[in-house]
Parts: sequence; structure tokens; C-alpha cells
Amino acid sequence: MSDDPGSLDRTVKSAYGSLSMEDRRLTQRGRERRRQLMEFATRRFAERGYHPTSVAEIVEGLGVGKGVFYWYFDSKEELFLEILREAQLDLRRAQRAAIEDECDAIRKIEMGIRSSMQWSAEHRDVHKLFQFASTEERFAPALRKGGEVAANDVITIIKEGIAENVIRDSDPVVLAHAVVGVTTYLAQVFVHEQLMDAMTVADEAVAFCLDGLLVRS
Amino acid sequence: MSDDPGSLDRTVKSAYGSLSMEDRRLTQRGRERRRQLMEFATRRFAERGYHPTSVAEIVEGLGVGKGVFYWYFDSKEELFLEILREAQLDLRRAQRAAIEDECDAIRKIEMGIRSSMQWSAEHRDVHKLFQFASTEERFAPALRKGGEVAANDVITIIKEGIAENVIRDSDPVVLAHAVVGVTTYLAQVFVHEQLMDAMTVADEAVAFCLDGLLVRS
Amino acid sequence: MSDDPGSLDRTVKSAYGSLSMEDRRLTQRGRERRRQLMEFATRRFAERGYHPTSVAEIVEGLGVGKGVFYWYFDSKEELFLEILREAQLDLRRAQRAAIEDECDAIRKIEMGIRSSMQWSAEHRDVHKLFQFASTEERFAPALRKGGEVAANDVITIIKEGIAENVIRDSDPVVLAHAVVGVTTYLAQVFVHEQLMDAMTVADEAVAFCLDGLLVRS
Amino acid sequence: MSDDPGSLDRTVKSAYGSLSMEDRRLTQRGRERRRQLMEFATRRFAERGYHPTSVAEIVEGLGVGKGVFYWYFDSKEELFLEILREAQLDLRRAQRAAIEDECDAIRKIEMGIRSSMQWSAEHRDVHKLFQFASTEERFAPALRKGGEVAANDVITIIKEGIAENVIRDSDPVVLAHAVVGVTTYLAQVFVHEQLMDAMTVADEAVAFCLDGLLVRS
DNA sequence: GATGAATGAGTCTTCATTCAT
DNA sequence: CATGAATGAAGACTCATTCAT
Repeated sequence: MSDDPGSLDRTVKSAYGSLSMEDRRLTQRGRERRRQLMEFATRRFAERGYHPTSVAEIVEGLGVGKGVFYWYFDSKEELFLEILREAQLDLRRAQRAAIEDECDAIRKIEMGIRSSMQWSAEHRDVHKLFQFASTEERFAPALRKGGEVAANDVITIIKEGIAENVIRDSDPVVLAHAVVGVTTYLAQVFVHEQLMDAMTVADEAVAFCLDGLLVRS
Repeated sequence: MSDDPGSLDRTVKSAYGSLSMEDRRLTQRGRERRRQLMEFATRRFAERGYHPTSVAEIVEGLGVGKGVFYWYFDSKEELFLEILREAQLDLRRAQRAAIEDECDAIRKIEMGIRSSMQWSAEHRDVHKLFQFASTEERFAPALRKGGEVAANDVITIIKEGIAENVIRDSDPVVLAHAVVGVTTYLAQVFVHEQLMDAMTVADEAVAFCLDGLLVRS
Repeated sequence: MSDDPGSLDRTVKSAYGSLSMEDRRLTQRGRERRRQLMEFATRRFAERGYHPTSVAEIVEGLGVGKGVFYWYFDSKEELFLEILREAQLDLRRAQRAAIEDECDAIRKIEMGIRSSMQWSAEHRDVHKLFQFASTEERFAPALRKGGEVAANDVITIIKEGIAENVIRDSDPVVLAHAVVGVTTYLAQVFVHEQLMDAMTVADEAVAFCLDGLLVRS
Repeated sequence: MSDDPGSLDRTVKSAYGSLSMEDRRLTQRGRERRRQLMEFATRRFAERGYHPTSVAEIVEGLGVGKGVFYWYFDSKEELFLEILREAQLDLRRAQRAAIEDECDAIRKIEMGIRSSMQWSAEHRDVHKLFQFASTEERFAPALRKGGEVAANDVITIIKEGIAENVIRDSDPVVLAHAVVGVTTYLAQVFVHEQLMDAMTVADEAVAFCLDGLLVRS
């Protein structure tokens, strides 16, 4: 809460019980442990599912005691949300970086698709987590928040394209989601299943989004 | 459970001589009960998730005892698989029916998209179940089987289109999945969230799949 | 909740999850089990303390599975509150019964003290539970409610006595608590530790409350 | 822990050669820390109960690390016993001091009651701890020891009073506990709940113990 | 002396499944 | 067929205590 160094924060704890995660200052070693836990858990959650993966399994996988888990995370649920948040943030960052230098709407969309595909290939596990999260009451909201922000970026670009008369004049919201749908789905089928490399799939996705199925007359 | 290899476990279970599910002949009333259970479970699984929904919750929701559940299904897992199977079968049936009368490849795709969208709107809950199923080891295989069959249908049509030179000459497998991706995703976003009616979204999906984003010159 | 027989109660469950205890209709056998659990738990809680007594210990003591406990009680905490409630109710009932036939204030007090002592002797365990309950945030409120009602009864009698000029004209609230204090404490020391029989201690308590220490001149 | 009889376990614990608590010589600062811990723990134990108060909560409340706690106390249990011992000692000291100058038995009792009440008011928290301690196997013995000594003092005085024929000739042990019961209970109800000041309650307690309820003829 | 990190036995609780009636 | 009751393995989480630095 308070970023004011030297504050009385620690002595004026009103609530009972132990420090919640936000307050905890971690050492270098601590941050590494936390990262290890998140990465290992991400892998396991993706491989076996969130529920079938027990906390015991996670700590055993790292060869540490059960308490370690709860030193770094308030609960299994909180860990999952943390993974979700971080992944969304990272994806967003990658996309923005890919787009910022382009000024042409079409080019922006192309680069957006390509960077998504690239990111997907580098974070195979995460896709499954997103997918799962959307199926459970507790996690879906955390997803929506991030999802909407991402969609809005695309919508803006599509609107630019329509204004410049390079994109068909159709509902930009639907078009945006169509683009996201193609990208996500192809990434899932081809990249995650490792049937094609990300670049090739990206080429196809771009072509499909721009031209559709029909041959250009 | 049974360590006795080759035992008659499933067919001769107890003094009742209870039969395995497949063999069981249900009365009219029995079939209704079974249906009720499946429908209620589908709803709950979709709303709250598979794991958070307990068998107790399902039987209480119907105001019956636990025994009823295990009379009709071998396990919670089996119930879920049953729902999955039935839904895939039904979707497939709907799509085939929509396509069979068309002879033009483009029309077939169009009608496939429209019927998918329609079916999605009428089975909102099921989509969540598919999504969840794909994230868990135990259920993913059941999905893949059905999924591949469905994709193959589309692939065949696309190949026809390419042969007839009305569809771009690109990898038909990728094109097929792109179409499925758009349809699925738009259904999920707009139809399930009830933001648009199925017909309108179908129109957009068809347009996007055929023409892409760009204005036709 | 609804005492209306034939209501739709069971089919209109809005909340998820299983039935809470209040709704559950128990069979004869069920009620016996519940009673067994409460009695055994009372004994153990009194002997070893609430916290040191685990749910596992309770069910093992009865030779039943862990699930049984949670079939009859929502939680260990709820069980304890239930014991508290029931004991308070029972004590109250005993006292009222002892008093109702007397019309003289002094006699009422005497009989109240005697019945308390008697009840204490018959429910040795419960006193420890009351004592413990008063030391913990979660349980103290449940105690206060019952405690105040009991005190009020005594206060009323004392007021009568003062009005009739047989009791010293002093703050009736304090006098009432003094009487309760003597009774409770003597019961605890002599009756619970089994140093004297309840009747003898009751005689002494009555004498002390009426006459105090000093010799009557 | 150590099955080695007669081992040097307690005095030669580790490479540090750490000493058992009793042997430890504390610096001035050390004694203050120890006192802080005891006072803070007393408050928390009284507010929330012994078990619900964790060691973590105590050290966090003081803004220090866990190691500090175990530097000053062997265990949480030992801390609690220490608090108990100290409080009993202090109470006893106060009572003896109040009584020593009086030579009249009745006056001694009066002053004993008054000093008890006074001490109770100044140590509100401690009463809850005594109460809790008596409900748990591990702590009850520590209480009894002190309790008996205190009761014996009163018994002696009562016997004097009886010999001098100013106190009713009844079982002095019971009379003594009756006096203690009134005092303790009134302190608990009125002083700890802060409904009256200690002096007023003491007046009432003295009157009740000497004269009882009845009007003196 | 002090700290953050780690330990792991032990606790409460859930829930799929089975069974006697 | 149906129910209430029972089972018990498994899971999330707590917390007194210890240890390396």
C-alpha cells in the first residue's frame, strides 16, 4: 500500500493473522523461488488441469516443503490468478511493442497477428490456462478484464482501416473478434500441437484475415 | 478398484445382478430421469465448472437421492463424457443436414457456418463444456476424436472449392481451421454472451470467411 | 425455514452446494448418531479442551468414518455452538421448573441455587465448555445471549424480595450476580472435582447467599 | 525429544551453545523485549484466545522476526505458562500486602476482597487467561498450584474468624471458596466489562460476603 | 541478536462412491 | 428404483518450530 519508505506500516497492522502477499518484501532468493513455483505450476496446470494438480504435487516437483507454497501465495487460487494476470500483461506488452512502429492499419493488424502467434508459440502452456479459466466462475472475470482491453486495441485499428477505406465497412467489433478468433484458434491447433512453426501459421492467418477464402478476382 | 483381472465385475456386480450402463434397458420414465440428469448437469457444469459442481449438487437440484445418479451413470466422469459425446453427435448431425442439399462448395461452407451458429445459440451451455474438456487430460481425447471428424468435413469441402478454383489455393487444412475458428469464436463472444442474435453474427462470419477484411477492389 | 408441509422447498433451492443442517430431516437412527456425536464430543472437549480435540479423534472414538461428522454438523465450530445452545436451554428449563411452584422470593432463590447445583452435578462436562467458550471471540457471544436471560430471571426475583423487604436494599443486578457467582464457583470447585455431593454444597451455598459470613446477632 | 536420559540437551543445544531460558542472562534491552512480548501476547491471548493467536501474529504485532520469539521463549506454551506464573505471583503479592497490616479477621477479608478487585481492574486481560488455562489439560495444573495457595490464605483467616466467633461456624473451606467465587465473578462481570468501577463493586462484594442477601433483623 | 525462508506433521473439510434398508 | 447414511482417500491450508545467513 504505502510506498513511503520508513513508514510505520509494519507496526500499525490492524488486521490479525499474517502478512498478505502484497506486503511481503522478498529477497532475491525469495523472488526466484516464487518464479520457480509459478513456472512449474503453469506447466502442470497446462498438462493435467488446474483441479487435478494438487499443491502437494507442485511442491514435490520442486522438492520443497508444503509451507513454501503458502509463504509465497495466499492460496492455490491466488497463484492461478497471478499466473493469469502476468500472462495477460506480458502478451499485451508484446503486441503493443509489435505494433507501435507501424502507421498503416493493415500493417498493424498483420504485425499484431504475427506477434500473437509468436507469443503463443513461446507460451504454449498459457493458452490452456486461459481456456480453462474461462470455464469457471471464479476465474472468468479476471480473464474478461484483460480480454476486453486487448480487443479494444484491435477495434481501434480496424476503425482506422475503415476510415481509410482499406477495410470493408462492417461492424468493427465483430471484425476485430473475427481476427482474434482466427489467430487464437490457429495458434491453438497448429502451434500448440506443434504441427507447424509459428511463422508459417502466421502467414496463413494474415492471408486469411485479409483476403478470406475466395480468390481475388 | 477390482484387482481381479478378467473379472465379471461390470456385469455381475451385486445381489441385484446390476448391469453396466450400456446393457441397461430403461423404462420410459427411466429415460426421462436420465435426460433430466444430463440436462441439469450440463447447465451446472457450464455455470460453475465441472469440478466445482458436485454430484450432491446435481441430485439435490433435482430433488432426488444420490442413488438415482449412480443408477443411471457409472460415475461423474462418465456422465460428463456422455454429455460430450451426445453434443458432438448432435452438432455433427445438424451440420450434415444443413449441407447435404447444397452442391456448391461456397454455399456448403456458408450453410455450415450458419448451422453452427444456430446450433451454438441453441446449446449455449455446451460450448463451455467443450472448452473445459480440452483442458483436462481425461477429457481431451474424447473431444479430439469428434473434432477431427468435423474438421475433415470442412477440409473436404475446401478442397472441392480449390479444385473448382473458387477458393484460394492455400493449405486446405489451415483454411478449414480458420473458418472453424472464426465461427466458434464469434459464437462464443456474441451469441453466448447474448449480445447479438445468431443470424446477424452468422452473416458477419460468412462475410469474413469469404472476403476477409479488405475491400474488394 | 418453511414449516409448511408439502412446500416446494426442496425443489427451489437457490444456493449451490449441499443442504445445510437446518434443512436436513433425520431418521430415528440419524438422530441417535447425532446425539452420540454431541455427547462424545462434549466429554472430549471437557477433558482435553476444544482445540486439542480433533474431529478425527471424535469420529474414531465412535468408530465411524470422518464423513459422518460432516453429515451431521457443518463444522467443528458449529457442533460446539450446538452443544452450548442445547446446554443453556436445558439448564434454563431445569431452573424454571424448580422455581415455578414457589411463591416466596427467598424460597425461589433457594430452589434456584439447589437446582443449579443439581444440574451442574449432572452435567459436569458442560461447565468447562462454558468456561472455555467465554475465552474465545467466536463463542463468547453465544454464551452472553443465554447468560443474560438467566441473570434476568434472578434479578426479577431479587427485586421482588427487596420490595417485600426480605432482601437488603442494594443493587439487584449486583446481588443477582453475586448469587450466581457463589453457586457457579462452588459447583465448579466441589461438585465437579467430586469433593462433596451436590446437596451438601447446595446447603452451604444457600446459607452463604442468605446470611453471608457473619454470625447473626 | 531426547531419549537420552540425563543428557546435557538443554544446556548444550547447538554450535552456539545456546542456553535454556532459565540460565540466560539478558541485557537490559533483552529484558524489555521479553516484557514487550509477554504483554502483547497477553493482550492477544485475552482478546482472541490462546489457540487462535499464532506466534506469527505476536511477532508481527511487534514488528520483529520469528527468531526473536524463540530467543526469549522455548515455545508458545512456555510463554503462556510464564504469563500465568507471573500473574499469579503478582496477585498473591498484592493480596498479602493488603492484608498484612490488619489484625482483625473481618478486616482482612474485606481488604482481601478489595485488593482482588483492584488487581482485577488493573489486569483485565489476565482473568480470561486464567479461565482458559483451567479448561485445558496442559495448563490447568499450573493454575491449581497457585489457586490452592491463595485459597489456603483465605481459609486460615476464616478459621480465625470462626475461632473468634465473628464468623458463622460452617466449613471454612467452603466459606473461603464462596468468598473467592463472589469476588471473582463480580470482577468478571462488572469490572472487566467496564460497567462499574472497581471500588463500587468491591463495596458490594464485601457487603454480600459479610451479610448475604437477607436484611439484618 | 535478528531475519526471511523453510519444514512437515497435523487439521479441517470435501466429495465421489457405496450400501443397508 | 430410491433414499439416507456411511466411507475414507485426498485435498487445501495452518502453524509451531528450526535454520542458514
